[in-house]
Amino acid sequence: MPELPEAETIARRLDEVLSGRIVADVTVLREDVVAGPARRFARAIAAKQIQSVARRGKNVVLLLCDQSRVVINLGMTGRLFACAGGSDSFRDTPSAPGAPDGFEAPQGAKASISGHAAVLFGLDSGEQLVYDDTRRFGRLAIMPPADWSRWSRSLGPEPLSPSFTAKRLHRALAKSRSPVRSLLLDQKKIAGVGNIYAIEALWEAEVHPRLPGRALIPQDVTKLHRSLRRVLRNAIQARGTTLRDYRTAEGAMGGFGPALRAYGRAGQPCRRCARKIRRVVFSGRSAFFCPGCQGSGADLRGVHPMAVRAGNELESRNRTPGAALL
DNA sequence: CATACGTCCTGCCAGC
DNA sequence: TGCTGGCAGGACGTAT
Repeated sequence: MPELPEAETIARRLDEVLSGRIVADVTVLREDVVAGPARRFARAIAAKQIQSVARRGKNVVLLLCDQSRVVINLGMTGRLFACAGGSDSFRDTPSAPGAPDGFEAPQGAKASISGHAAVLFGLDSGEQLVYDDTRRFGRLAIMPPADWSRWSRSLGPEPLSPSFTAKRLHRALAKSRSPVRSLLLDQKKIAGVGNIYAIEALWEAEVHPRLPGRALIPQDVTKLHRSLRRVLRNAIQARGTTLRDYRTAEGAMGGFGPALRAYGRAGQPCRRCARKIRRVVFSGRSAFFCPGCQGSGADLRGVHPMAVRAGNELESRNRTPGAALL
């Protein structure tokens, strides 16, 4: 699940590798990952120089020489990497839907092209930038400056920017009855936070994920603000979290897995108080928390007791997504 | 308006 | 052993 740290890791590397390169040609292999007609997408990018690669929220953003941008949302399983081999080797590989996956990469290859390659950007250097996406939840969009600015303004603040203050976090949470975890996932409120880092920040701040936003007291908000930033910074330093699919642009796994304190740790002891981490499902997503230091759920301020019970009944004892890979 | 829920998509794994 | 069904989730669309 590429979130802010994963997108940041990929963008930093691609900025080093792609800045100054000219996109010679664009091949859309899976039309559904591209916003709008594939031909229009390809034509808008072809023959343009990449000025830089950056990030906005969970999105990797290629800035082109005409100031238009390629905005890439990696969804669940999207990968971006530069591939040394020419495009011919790939085109010989069948990749029709339902067909067997592409060839095995040679041992030692930095990153392999799979049968799920969705978009190929041929570069003037002879290399190619590959967008690969098993589940095709990701999206690539070309945005002229006006579209970009409108889109970017529709997102919340960058949690690592100086303008993201505790006061701003308070404003994002204060009026809502929704669980604080759901609010942290809302990209219009804060850009770039996904389930993993929301859960980790809440554990760090000792705040229950189901607590309604407006039930957080000022001390909670201050702690949550600090822990959110700390967790994201640390995860960037570790080059992100690989549960299963995420890879850096170099094809490496993220190193933050062992640092996870709550996510995927149901049944394991809390690193603060040794009580068992619990898993509950609400809003269609897993939440992990320590009933000792984040509250059992029975004492949630402002949550109807029936709602708490309903949520806890959905607890799973043994199955923890991605746990085997952590 | 705020909130909740279904949908997309494939790979994986538990269970039969 | 091989098959099936449930589950994972980011963002968006629709419903309440």
